[in-house]
Amino acid sequence: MLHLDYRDGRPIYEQVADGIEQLVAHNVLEADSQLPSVRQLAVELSINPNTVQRAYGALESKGVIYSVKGKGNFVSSDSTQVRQRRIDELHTQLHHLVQDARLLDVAPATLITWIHEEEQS
Amino acid sequence: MLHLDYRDGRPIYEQVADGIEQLVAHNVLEADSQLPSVRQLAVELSINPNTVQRAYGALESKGVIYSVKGKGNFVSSDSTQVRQRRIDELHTQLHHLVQDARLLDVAPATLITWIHEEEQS
Amino acid sequence: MLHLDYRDGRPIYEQVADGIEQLVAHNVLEADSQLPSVRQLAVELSINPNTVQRAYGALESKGVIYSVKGKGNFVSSDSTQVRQRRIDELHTQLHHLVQDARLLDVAPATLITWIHEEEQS
Amino acid sequence: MLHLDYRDGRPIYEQVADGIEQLVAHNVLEADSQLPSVRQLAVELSINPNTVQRAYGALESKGVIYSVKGKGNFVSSDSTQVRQRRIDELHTQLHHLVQDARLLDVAPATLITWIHEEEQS
DNA sequence: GTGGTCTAGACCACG
DNA sequence: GTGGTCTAGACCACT
Repeated sequence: MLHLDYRDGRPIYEQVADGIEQLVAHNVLEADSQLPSVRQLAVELSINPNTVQRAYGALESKGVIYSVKGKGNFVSSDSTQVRQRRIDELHTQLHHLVQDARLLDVAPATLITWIHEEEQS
Repeated sequence: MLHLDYRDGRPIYEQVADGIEQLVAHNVLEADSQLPSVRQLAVELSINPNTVQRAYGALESKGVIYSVKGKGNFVSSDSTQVRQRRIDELHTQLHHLVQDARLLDVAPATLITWIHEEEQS
Repeated sequence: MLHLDYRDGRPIYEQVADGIEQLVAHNVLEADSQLPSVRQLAVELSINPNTVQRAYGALESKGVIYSVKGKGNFVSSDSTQVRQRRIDELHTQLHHLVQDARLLDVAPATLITWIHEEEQS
Repeated sequence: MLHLDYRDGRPIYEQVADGIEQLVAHNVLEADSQLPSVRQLAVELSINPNTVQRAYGALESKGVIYSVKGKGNFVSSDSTQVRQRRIDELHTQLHHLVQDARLLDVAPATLITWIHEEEQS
């Protein structure tokens, strides 16, 4: 389900949160569907329940999921908003990438060529 | 010369190393030219010499610069290679970005549109 | 009759209790009238009878309702008192709000303006 | 400096975070000034460093403060934004209060009267 | 059973 | 010294 990489510098809880957010953004996890319990996911991933809790907490404060005490964690209903936010992030990343390219004297046209190559492969 | 941003989450030594690498990639610092001494740069940037040393160390292990004991640190001769490596990184980043976009049902054409918008602004 | 929101962070039993207290305060439920049985309300709201029981218990200790063993739960006779208590709470809340506004250099006049805006919308 | 209430249902880390946010909003803590270290504040308040860390983390993700590894935590520069957000919260609270009042047949005019009474006292 | 908070103690990265 | 992450284990509130 989720892939953890301990060599990756990013903290575990962030990898968990990002992984789940992706699943939500791509509608693999549908709105209002229940997520695995904190303890269960902790066992599955062989990590501490506290770490899962932290990931869930981060997602909740981001509005990606909501939690009900005594019942569990659920996917937030307006996943559209989540998708939009991720698209905005994409836009920002591309912005930085174009800036970096400029500094290296790589024309935007070159970047576009690369994208076309992606499409063919 | 170099711009440090303490609010940016990135560690100082990384900002220093990246800044120097950019200067090398753009040939602002020419091959075999001498870099400022660890202590001098530390004073200029008002940071700890340890931090500068660490940045230089990172650059050396990356092949961007080389150090001569008792003399100082110098820009590696094949700076074209440095530039090429950074361009490759750019290519890889763009690759991941296009993949992420696909997963979000954002067509490559949309990305190209965004790039065009960059050019105009 | 009662509206439950699972996404709302507040516990279910509290939402149930508050909902009933509001109905009492607005005289929708008259004094000494009988409330639905624990089991019946649980079925209606599709929640656990324990949760309803807890809500009723909270209301009883607050004096909003009283329970007769073997007969059921009933609205407390002096519902005016309930309403008055809720109005007092409102007064207290407004007091704190004005205090907080002062600390933020927001004049009471501004608050009054906001209230007028409410009336128009 | 900060007041903790263990009887209050709110979690400790939230009380700490809110307290600091208030100090920032009221300019008691100026922009870019350094906050007490995690360990130091933990000792002062007689709580676990982890709890302080959590409070600081929440404030950082809210943009109230920023942290520099190995240096400390600092007040975010644009405290204007923090103040504005708190004012927005105030507005929302007042909105809910007016709604609740309406349900209790308490006219907005009454609320305004209460505010005037505040001013005189 | 569920989520949520807190403590204690350890380890790492940064300066 | 600083912040940041993770584990282990306990306790509470809710269903």
